[in-house]
Amino acid sequence: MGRGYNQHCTLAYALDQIGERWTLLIVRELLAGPRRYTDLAQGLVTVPSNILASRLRDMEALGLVARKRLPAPAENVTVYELTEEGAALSDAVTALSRWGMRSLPPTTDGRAFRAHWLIPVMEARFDPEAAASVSESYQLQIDDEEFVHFTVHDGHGEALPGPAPEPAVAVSADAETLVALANGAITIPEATSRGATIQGAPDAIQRMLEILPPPTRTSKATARRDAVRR
Amino acid sequence: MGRGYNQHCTLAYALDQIGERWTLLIVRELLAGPRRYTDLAQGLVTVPSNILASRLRDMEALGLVARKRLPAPAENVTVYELTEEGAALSDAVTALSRWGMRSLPPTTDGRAFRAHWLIPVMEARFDPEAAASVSESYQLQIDDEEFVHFTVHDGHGEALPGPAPEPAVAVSADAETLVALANGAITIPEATSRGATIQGAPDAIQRMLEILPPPTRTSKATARRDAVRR
DNA sequence: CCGCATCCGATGTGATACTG
DNA sequence: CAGTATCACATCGGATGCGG
Repeated sequence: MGRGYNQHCTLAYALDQIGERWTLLIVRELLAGPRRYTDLAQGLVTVPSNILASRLRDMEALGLVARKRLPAPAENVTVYELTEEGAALSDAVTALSRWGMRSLPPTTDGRAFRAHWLIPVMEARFDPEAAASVSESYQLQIDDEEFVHFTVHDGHGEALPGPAPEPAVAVSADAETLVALANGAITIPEATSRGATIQGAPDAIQRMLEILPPPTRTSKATARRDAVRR
Repeated sequence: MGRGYNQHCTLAYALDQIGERWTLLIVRELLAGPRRYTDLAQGLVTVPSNILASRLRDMEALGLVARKRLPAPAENVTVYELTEEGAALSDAVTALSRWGMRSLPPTTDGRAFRAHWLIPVMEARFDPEAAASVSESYQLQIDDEEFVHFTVHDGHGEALPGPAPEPAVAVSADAETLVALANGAITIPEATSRGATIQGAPDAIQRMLEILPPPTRTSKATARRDAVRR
């Protein structure tokens, strides 16, 4: 990209730093915890290796990520992790995810899907008011493999990778069903009829649905892409 | 750019739509109200005209902006305005602006500056709790030309272009002083000593400072850019 | 294997010029 | 005023290579 917008504007300044392709997706990956180079490449699915290396260099120079050598047991593997400045992008990532939720289709249609990509999605759906005086966790499992969970603690909530210690609700489903569920396209009964497993007390499930409500969607039928010509 | 990330992720999906260069800055411009092509080009300062035309075409095809012909009095001029979908990007723009505020330098250093760029900045600084049971407006004027203002109405607030009808506080200053003030680098007394004019009751000024508090800043001294080599 | 670097064709960008 | 046309150039994406 050409260098810089050269505008004294907080938005333009932010975009000068994280507006390049792949940068915010790298942040998304690292919001699920420190990752190795190859883990990042895998989570980003189609990123060219030279681009990934270049972005990590830039982000390190900007103070958004830090390299770290793992301690004793693991051999000399390097991991990347977000600095405080980089982690502060969480809110922006959440806001963009919330906007993307409005029109993301309810089916994957051959696109890649990873469980930890739901972390910003859950953060975006979180309703603090519904979570007042609630303290419990909700766990999601995809294809009997990866876990993510959301922990509520009295008005505050946080999405985290991995299984929950003591989930009040545990949902397990294949990717396609979980995507439709996260999208609000199907209800919990429909999900179970598709083979999903939902464990937990009915009132806990009810609380989960109120604390992580489905997105307000827009009818994308009105967007006519045939107007593009280039 | 290569087309699409091909990931079923709300963030990647959002970035597929608005991640290209200039797009979010066009949204920033249109958040200040409908604009003509040449107004946009002026507000974006350095945008190449072909890029602007291309982006507007894409954004129209995506349903983010709509063209409109002005009514009777004005000749056949076309204006662009945000659709509901496009206006919904306001929160994401605000979140990115809030992040950019952390490290934006307090001086313009030759970069362009426009008053309406403060709209997302004021939205980002807004503290709803401090605004409970307050209903008034704060007006900013830059270089005796452009106005922006912020209206509070009982816990809700909104930044708008133009002068305020009955401002409780009216600040007027040159760009450099206003930038330093917005950045939190100088205090109101320091601003007045630089030639700024602040009109309003002392307690209204106090409320304004609590409702639109200065950003939490980060010491950018730690970011070593000399690590970049490319 | 992990962590990149190199090469190359395709595409996007930026500056300028030009037109209905 | 509201864009289109052109072209040099930077960047991206994909494949491949390569030392540790």
